[in-house]
Amino acid sequence: MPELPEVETIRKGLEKYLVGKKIKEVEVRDSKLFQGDKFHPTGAIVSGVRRFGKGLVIDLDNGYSIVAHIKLTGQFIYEGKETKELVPDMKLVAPVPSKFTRAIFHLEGGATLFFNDIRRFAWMRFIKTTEVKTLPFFKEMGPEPFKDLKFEYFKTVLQKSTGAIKSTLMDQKKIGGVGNIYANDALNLAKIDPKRSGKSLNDLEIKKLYEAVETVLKTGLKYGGATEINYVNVLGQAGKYQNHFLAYGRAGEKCKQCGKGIIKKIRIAGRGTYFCPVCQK
DNA sequence: CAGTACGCCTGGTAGC
DNA sequence: TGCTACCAGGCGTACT
Repeated sequence: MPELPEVETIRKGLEKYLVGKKIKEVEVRDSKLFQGDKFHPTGAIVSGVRRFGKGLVIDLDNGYSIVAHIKLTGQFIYEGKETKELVPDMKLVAPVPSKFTRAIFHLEGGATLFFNDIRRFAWMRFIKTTEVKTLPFFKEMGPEPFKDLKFEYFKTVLQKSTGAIKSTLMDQKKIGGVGNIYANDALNLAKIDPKRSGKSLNDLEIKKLYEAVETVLKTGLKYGGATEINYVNVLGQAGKYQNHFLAYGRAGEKCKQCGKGIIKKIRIAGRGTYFCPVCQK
């Protein structure tokens, strides 16, 4: 699922290809996408692309921003002179525009940014840049790894949590950016049972988990994210982290940590959860 | 308040 | 181009 590493990979791509380019026109094909916001960035130039947790913010030079959350199946696909020779993974990206294309950003110089979304869970907003941080999604989001998620805060949050530690890791109000894949893998790397509560963890376990979260996210970034369903980068290419999963999606396979246990799949709070019954205590 | 269940969506797949 | 039921899940909302 698109989580911090996947969204960051998209952010880098958008930054590389959009910054300095003028948006000539925006074609909104799915009225649900912008949730009623009127869209008038005509003539605005992209000044920067930011990420908050799993959210993206494309800043424009006219005081407005395009905010986007790609949820499960959103895809930003850029096509321009400089990317013409690159071929997207056709299994994941239908020729754009396709029936899944929800918006088309026509850029100066004949370049185009397509936004596809199969399940239509994704949303975008077109609001003043100064209002971005007032959106509930950003306002209520907790600190995120590599930015402001400090160990002391992490420890305090866990010591107050009575629910499954895996759900705590995925709670965006507590920690920003971690989703199902990386929560599963971090717990496997730290050898902690996902069903345990945060407050049941001792100091050493909390430390190991804190480090494991950063390690799996870093590995995800290194491989350009994980393509589990429809995630692709802005050139339409799949990520590679799915070939390096520790626990996620590996039910029935041998645990990479202990080499003994067989990864088992259960459900925690309605989400598929993968862990090693032998070494994750 | 904290934790949990459900709805939003639709392509893919297992089973008949 | 068989048809149906179910699964995947980030996050907002409602509920306990």
